[in-house]
Amino acid sequence: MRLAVYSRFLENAKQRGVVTISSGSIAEGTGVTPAQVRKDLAYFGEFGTRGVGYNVRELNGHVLRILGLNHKWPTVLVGAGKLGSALALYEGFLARGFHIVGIFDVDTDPVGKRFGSIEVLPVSQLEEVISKYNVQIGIITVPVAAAQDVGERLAGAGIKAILNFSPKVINLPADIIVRHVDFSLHLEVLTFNLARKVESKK
Amino acid sequence: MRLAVYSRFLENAKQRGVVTISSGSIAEGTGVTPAQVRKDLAYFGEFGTRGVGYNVRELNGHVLRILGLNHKWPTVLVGAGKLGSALALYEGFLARGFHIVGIFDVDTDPVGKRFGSIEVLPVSQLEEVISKYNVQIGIITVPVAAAQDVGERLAGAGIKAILNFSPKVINLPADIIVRHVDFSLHLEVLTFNLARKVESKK
DNA sequence: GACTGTGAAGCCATTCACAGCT
DNA sequence: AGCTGTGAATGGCTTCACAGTC
Repeated sequence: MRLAVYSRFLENAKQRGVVTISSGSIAEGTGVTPAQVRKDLAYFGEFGTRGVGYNVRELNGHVLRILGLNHKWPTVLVGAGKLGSALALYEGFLARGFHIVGIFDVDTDPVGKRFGSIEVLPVSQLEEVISKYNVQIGIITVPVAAAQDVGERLAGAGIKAILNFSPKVINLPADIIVRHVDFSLHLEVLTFNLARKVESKK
Repeated sequence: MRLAVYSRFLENAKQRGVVTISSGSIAEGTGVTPAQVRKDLAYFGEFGTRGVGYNVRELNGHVLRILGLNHKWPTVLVGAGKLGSALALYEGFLARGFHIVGIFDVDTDPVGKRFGSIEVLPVSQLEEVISKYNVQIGIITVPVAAAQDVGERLAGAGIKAILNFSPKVINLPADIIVRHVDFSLHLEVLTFNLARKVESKK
């Protein structure tokens, strides 16, 4: 979603001390057209001043609110393998308001380990933690075989949105928002484009 | 890209012993419409048989070739931190033909460590390895501050496509294909949708 | 003069619906 | 009858261009 990209750019501009910014600058910094930026923003309200531009601080506030980032999001992570632990320590999440309140694993092996300030718990405590912190977001980093089960369990425990890193599409009721991150897929888009390029040179 | 998704599904169907498959089945398994599937495939050639469907094995072969996955892709990875090492050990890459031939780090600390069969090398050897294996793909998992530099260095060494995991957009010449994977961004799409949902219920 | 907000036009991707093959 | 390949229709997103505001 482009709004999230704008927000990143605005955050950066704010830190650089920029007070007012035009749709043109935002466009340049995020790789879209000025008209696009204006349309996107105007859809949610009139945030700018004609002849002047947008107030960076103010606009970012609006965008964050639209993105639902005006408050913290407690999050659980299932799968304390290599990828899971990398994500558990990923500072980017915290910076954008995502607080991992529980890391879980089916395996008893990683249970008890600590990643940052939180400990890996057995999945048996999943429902308890979700309910205690009123968690709505879950991250899945378990092996393919366990992904569907974990997804269902999260849905059953009241999770509303899932970010799935296992290389398997999971099927859940339509009211659960699922996003799928497949690393190989990203690389395949690259090779597809590389292959096309060679092709077009013939 | 949808073709990559189809390929995943076909791979799976092949393993289940399916010989012939219809656009409808592919559509169902990948969450698109049958017409979409046919349009996508027909664009590259006539792979199916009217009245019958597509031969799974044959079609997957075509799709893999279109995706440029009919041969191995040597790949380098820069940044041997938590995420880098998780990716270095990610089996999914190998399964799709991506062979990591070098892991690099600016820091001398992780240099010498082994991830799977390969050793972490100092960045000073980056150009040498890229040239030796004729590498075209690079993966960046370094901290924000170093991302742009590493990108330029990869581009300078002849890399043609980059998968960037640092939460910073990097600017490179237009002929370098860059894809950006930002984990927080994915979560933000989830919160945006969650926020919208609550909104629409009012 | 600079820059936003927005109706209208243009463009591209998706879907429809059917002819054509097996 | 079953299913693909594809022109035509549709719908949605993007760009244009300009009126409105500072």
